Amino acid sequence: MNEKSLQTRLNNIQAVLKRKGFRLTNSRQKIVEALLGCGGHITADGLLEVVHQIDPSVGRMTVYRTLELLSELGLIRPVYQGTGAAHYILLDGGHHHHLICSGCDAVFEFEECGLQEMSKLLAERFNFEIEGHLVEFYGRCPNCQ
Amino acid sequence: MNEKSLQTRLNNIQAVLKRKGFRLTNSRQKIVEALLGCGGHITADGLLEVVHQIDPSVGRMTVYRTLELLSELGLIRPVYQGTGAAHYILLDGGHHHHLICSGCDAVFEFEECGLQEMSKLLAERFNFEIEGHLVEFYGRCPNCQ
DNA sequence: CTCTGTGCAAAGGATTTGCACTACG
DNA sequence: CGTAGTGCAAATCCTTTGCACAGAG
Repeated sequence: MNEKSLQTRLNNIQAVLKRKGFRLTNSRQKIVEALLGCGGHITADGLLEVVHQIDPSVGRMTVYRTLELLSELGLIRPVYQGTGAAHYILLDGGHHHHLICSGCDAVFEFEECGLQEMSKLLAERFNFEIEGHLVEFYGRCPNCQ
Repeated sequence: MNEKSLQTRLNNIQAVLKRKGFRLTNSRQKIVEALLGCGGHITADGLLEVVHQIDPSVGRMTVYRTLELLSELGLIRPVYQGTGAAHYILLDGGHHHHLICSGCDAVFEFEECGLQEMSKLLAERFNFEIEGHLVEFYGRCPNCQ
């Protein structure tokens, strides 16, 4: 996860937008950039703040709409994390993995790669065109046990 | 998933509540009963309606609070499904698996059992006490491709 | 030039507090 | 009996529309 790969991911997301016939506006670029820059764990409102640091002219609902658009394209996913507002997580690599503490809502990320077979299996069984997956483990962290 | 196992699960959830020092009130029993009865895929408001069919004296916020309590105990989990209100899913068996269409938001459930090892692995690596997990695959169903 | 996307403000829901009352243990 | 839990209503917060304008293709 260095500058280079961020740039690659940015280009990739923009390519998906273009391919599906959506316009590459300044606001969308800034929003995606901010989302990638903050690691992809953020609420809509939080993302708005980050975007404003880059470009204050982007409005709140453009952020909401862009997030919705990216969700439909399977690039991000809204999840509940703790209480309150929805958190969005990046799914552009095809998958994402969380370890969440049910006591303090801390989130740890990890890599794993045991689900590619499962993905194929499900694609066949349900005749689905699988875009990605999200895995979340719940438990109590050392401090909360 | 027959009557017997529903009863078992009900008892299990009540046992968890008791063990953690929470009271087994009439409202909570009715709410858990309704949640199990409807299969465990429902919004807070939807659940309220089901509960009211059993016992109209249960209030809306008791449902909200009970759902929050069950979430903290790791027995259920709120997820986004389509847009709008949060959906709660049962996690009392320790795990839950979804296949979601990003086009029409249809949800398919499936069983799998390849993550028990992963669970142990993570427990050791992060020193976590793992309670359960949720797996969601995203893609497009046959109708939406 | 045309049509998609944007931004503002105001509406629309969902979820959460404050407080007196009920009932579990 | 004491305290956790409940219920109502009002408040709060997140998110979504309606509509005129601006910018991408």
